Amino acid sequence: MKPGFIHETVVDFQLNTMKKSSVKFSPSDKCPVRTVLDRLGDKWSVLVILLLGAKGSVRFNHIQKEIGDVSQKMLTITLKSLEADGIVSRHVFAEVPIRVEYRLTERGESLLPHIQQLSDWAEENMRQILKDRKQYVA
Amino acid sequence: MKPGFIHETVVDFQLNTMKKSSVKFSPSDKCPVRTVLDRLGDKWSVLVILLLGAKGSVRFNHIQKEIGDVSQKMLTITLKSLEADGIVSRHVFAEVPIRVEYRLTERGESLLPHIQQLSDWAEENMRQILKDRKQYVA
DNA sequence: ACCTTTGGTTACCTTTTGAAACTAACCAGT
DNA sequence: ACTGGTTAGTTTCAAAAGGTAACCAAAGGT
Repeated sequence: MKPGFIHETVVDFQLNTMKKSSVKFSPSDKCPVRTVLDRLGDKWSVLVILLLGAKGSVRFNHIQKEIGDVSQKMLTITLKSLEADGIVSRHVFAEVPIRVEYRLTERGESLLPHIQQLSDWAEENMRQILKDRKQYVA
Repeated sequence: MKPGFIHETVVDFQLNTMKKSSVKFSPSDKCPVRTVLDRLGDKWSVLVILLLGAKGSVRFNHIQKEIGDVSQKMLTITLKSLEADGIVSRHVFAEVPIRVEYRLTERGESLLPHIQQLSDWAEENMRQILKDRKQYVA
């Protein structure tokens, strides 16, 4: 591991009132891993990428229903952040009612298999992990 | 994607006062992906796994210095949670001063390559992502 | 008796996330 | 014109996660 590979002070410009950009940014490009992994480390990005990867082009409300317990606010922020990173693209259809579809970009598609592997690993190991959690009463 | 693959209500038993277990649990084993991915979705788990994967057996304080901006409290919680999931193991040496080393379990080792791939992807794509972020002024 | 070290824990506070109500824009029925 | 329904958000305020800094326990040195 390179020196300074992980070390970095993260400053997050997230705006609590969603007034301006409402997009999550951790500046300082000193740590390649963390700059990007922080984004995946939020609660919803991975799920959104998996969903778009599985379903192709999906509408806002459909994403929300599919994930089930993401708030509109967090879904908005997550999608905008992923859009800012060039991982998903946003397509507005001037219909009525308005329709907005999201899909993975090429970059998003290149990320997808790695996330799917993680998801597969989780599925393979979850049963035993849940057992271990119950036993762990340290 | 299976029905109910993602949908789930997450209830988190994390204790804010660290009184009892201080370990993060999201029960309800209905969603395999999320049960496990939620753990990786916290701020520090991925970094700890990468570090232990790179360095083998590492002491508490050494992990903290290497990551740089994780607080003792969060590192404790992160390590306990990973231990509860059987991803890292804890080894206490009754020396003086006390020495506690952490390393990946077999399960942790099986998870490592997937996280490393993610990390590699991040490194390959970060330069362009950072550019895109700057341009994104929606 | 006092100081040092490691590996924590605790109380307190700030930032991030969640829940739910509200808005904008447009249409359909009455 | 008025009511209600749709989608895709925003806003407000409370809850949860995370950060800061002080404290503890155990042993060893001086």
